[in-house]
Amino acid sequence: MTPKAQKRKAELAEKLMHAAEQQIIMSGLRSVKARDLARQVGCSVGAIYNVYDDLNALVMAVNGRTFSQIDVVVTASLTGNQGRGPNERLILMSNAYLSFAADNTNLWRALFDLDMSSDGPVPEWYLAALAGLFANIAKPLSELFPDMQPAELDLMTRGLFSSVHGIVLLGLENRISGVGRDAIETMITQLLMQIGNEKK
Amino acid sequence: MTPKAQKRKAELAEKLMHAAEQQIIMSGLRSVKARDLARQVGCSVGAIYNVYDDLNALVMAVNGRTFSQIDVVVTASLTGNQGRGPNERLILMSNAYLSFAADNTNLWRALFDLDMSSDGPVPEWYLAALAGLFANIAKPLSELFPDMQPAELDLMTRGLFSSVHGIVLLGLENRISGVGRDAIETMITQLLMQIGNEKK
DNA sequence: AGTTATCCGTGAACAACGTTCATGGAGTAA
DNA sequence: TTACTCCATGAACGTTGTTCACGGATAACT
Repeated sequence: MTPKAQKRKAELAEKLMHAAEQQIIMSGLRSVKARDLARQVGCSVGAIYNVYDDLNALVMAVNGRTFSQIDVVVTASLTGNQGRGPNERLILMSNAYLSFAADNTNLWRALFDLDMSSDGPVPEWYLAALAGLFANIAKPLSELFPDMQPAELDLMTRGLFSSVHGIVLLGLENRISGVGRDAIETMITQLLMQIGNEKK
Repeated sequence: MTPKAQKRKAELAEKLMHAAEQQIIMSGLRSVKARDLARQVGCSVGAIYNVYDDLNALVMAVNGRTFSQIDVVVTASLTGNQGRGPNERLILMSNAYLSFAADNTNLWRALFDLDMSSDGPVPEWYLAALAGLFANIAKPLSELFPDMQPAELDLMTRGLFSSVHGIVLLGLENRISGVGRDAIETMITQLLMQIGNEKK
């Protein structure tokens, strides 16, 4: 493949991803249609499949960007706050996660709503981004539980992330909870303030 | 409508729901197709829409049954264990929830994968079943926090359920965690054992 | 019992979807 | 300039959920 063709292909991939991202933001994952994308970026329907295997792969690319954004905002929530206690830092990160999910609900939902049954192995960037996120959580936890084994600490990291994720997930799902954003923050704070307390 | 017609309609609704349930169990929510259901229950495609508004409504009926089953197994996990401590009871209920989700993954997933954007108001049985589930959780919590205001207690109930749900959700999602079932139980236990501990 | 009216099961039809493929034109190499 | 390669094209295919005119079956009434 000539460099010229490579460039065109990359540009089309970029335009398609951007169009898909805007579409997800505006109307959700399910509203992403091949013909609409082709019309918006000015290419034919078939051209999409020369760049991406299928629409799932395209959404996966969008999800990659979203994951990076989450990593940015979660990491940013700690800047200037490294002196604070571990519980407080966990709360700061969780609230950053909540803020992103609340402000970019459709984008954030697409991360988990994407069909994963037909896909092959998990992309490496997916696991890498997740590992980075987990590392942020593991650090305050290791201060709270200095004697904990690495394996056990890793499990608690996953568990805590899953817990916060669950609170955000069901909290934003007005079908189930219908609580406001303040309430979601309260739930997260209530939970995280308990972590690491010793038995009296 | 004559009673005869009512009976036929109810029987068809039942057969359709059973067929949809089996289909979800075997191949997941997305594999439920109108023509397949019609063939399985021996009716025409159009007949489905005389009984249910659309396929979403049919799946909602299945979800109602699923919710009842969850309520049964969670409640059953407490029988004979009312003498145990509140933390232990929370763990028992959570493990019952985990067991159901692990043994009926497709059925359990359908509860949350169903599109909720197009649906109207939440069915009353949905809220009722959820309230029953929450009441089970609130009782041990009220023992752990006897001085807590009802509103705050309700929030903590939702938060804890959401946390356990999140752990089960991501724990069963091999794409993200890929941990085994023992690890999920450990995460739940780790989390719930911390609830209610006083600062030393 | 016979006649009329109402209902509802039927399956072809419709619109929209993701994905594919023969074709032809644009771009590249000789 | 010529010949060859590649890929953008959009019509076409197979499925999907949902609808609707039709006609037979059932109910209501005399």
